[in-house]
Amino acid sequence: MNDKEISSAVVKRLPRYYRYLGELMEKDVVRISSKELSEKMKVTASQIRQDLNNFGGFGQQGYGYNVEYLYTEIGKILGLDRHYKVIIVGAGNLGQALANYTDFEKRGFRVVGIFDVNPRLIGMTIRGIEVRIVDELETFVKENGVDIAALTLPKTKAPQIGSDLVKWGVRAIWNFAPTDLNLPDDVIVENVHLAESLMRVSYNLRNRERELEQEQVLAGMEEK
Amino acid sequence: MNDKEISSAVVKRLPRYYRYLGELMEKDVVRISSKELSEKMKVTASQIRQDLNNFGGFGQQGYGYNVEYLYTEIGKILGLDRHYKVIIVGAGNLGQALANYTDFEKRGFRVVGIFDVNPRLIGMTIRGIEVRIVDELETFVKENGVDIAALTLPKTKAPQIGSDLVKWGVRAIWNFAPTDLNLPDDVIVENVHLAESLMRVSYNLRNRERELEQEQVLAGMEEK
DNA sequence: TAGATTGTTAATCGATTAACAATC
DNA sequence: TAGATTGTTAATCGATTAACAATC
Repeated sequence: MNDKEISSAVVKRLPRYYRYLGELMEKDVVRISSKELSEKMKVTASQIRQDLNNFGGFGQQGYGYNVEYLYTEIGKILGLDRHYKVIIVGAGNLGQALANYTDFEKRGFRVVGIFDVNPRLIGMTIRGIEVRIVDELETFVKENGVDIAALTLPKTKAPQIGSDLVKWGVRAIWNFAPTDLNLPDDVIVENVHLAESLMRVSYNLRNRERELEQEQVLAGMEEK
Repeated sequence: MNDKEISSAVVKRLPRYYRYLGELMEKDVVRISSKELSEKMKVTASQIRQDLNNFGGFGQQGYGYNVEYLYTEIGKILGLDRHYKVIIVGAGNLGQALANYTDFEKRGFRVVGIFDVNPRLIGMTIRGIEVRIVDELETFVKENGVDIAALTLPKTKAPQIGSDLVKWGVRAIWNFAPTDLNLPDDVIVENVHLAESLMRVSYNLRNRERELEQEQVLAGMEEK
């Protein structure tokens, strides 16, 4: 079992496979071939087979893949059969939105604590979870064994609190603050940079304009 | 001017350059070489130079790059010197979080409308913007010329409303609903799939466990 | 002028796609 | 058995890194 490292390109695609398979299950589809799935998902059948074969042979020649089985297996690969304790640090709008997102619970992510620096928010409860002051973070994390910390706080505070959390035993950071965290290599960091995402939209809109300008220049040259 | 297509890998990195240059400006750094920047950003100097040269020669041999100039130029490339009208469709927690995120305004993204299906939310205002009923979407979009629509609504409603918005003139969709939108190729779609992001965290946590198990197996074999 | 660093070409690496033998 | 479709190897494509001549 020479566990070759799975490329992050593959890992990025797994949740999307999982989502499509879940939808197929809801429609009571029992089996699907890589070809059919590739048409739905707008990727190549070859890529689907390659991706899946990183983890094992889930299909059967001449038949395809059993939807429910493949769904379950990808779920296991993604660790969705596990339970993870999550805290949210920063109880602003975004933190509250995450805390209220009940879908996470279904996938095994349980929010066990919400923290904020702002004393005005302390004592407020979100889905039954009381908002605590950040001063209690250290004790809480050490006593409860937190797996994942979502950082939904200002960029000025994120790097320090991120480092502290890791020091206290948090294994993964889901970072929404618009800054990079400098953490040891064995810490898992997943960034969600909304501002950067919106800038890509903006780039593409601007690019569309540039293309149109270009076309007009070319049209003008034809007239000459 | 043979405008070769810029790869999406490059476009993904641009906002990060922009962010680092902004931070350097705040620290009154006047010039920086690709080497210095590469060390800060943990990428190769070669990649920085390649990326920038897709858009033009912004540096100077023997000197490096002028921080403020490069910042401004990347801003233009990203279209941040433009103004875009944004609507938010879905005034739940996430929609409200986006509406309250004042940083977007600074970058030229102006929220001009917020919509929801839920009549209970109608009339409520967020940062001075009244929440409207979705029935008014068509008229509003046609009259106001919306550039970007953020979809923060349930996955069941997202595809239909997305298609409608495009039909009514919206040019880009910032999609937070956990579903794919099937839209014409000339429509810009940027997906923010939080559930998928969290699953990648989960994958990596689970993978860390698997690695540890593997090490123990190997350690056990040595003992024999 | 000498040193530094870019812009750019060439080499390498990795990811995607194509092809097909294995097999259900 | 014949047809379908996987698992996997080989070919292609694209992105990253290295190298260096151009030049400030």
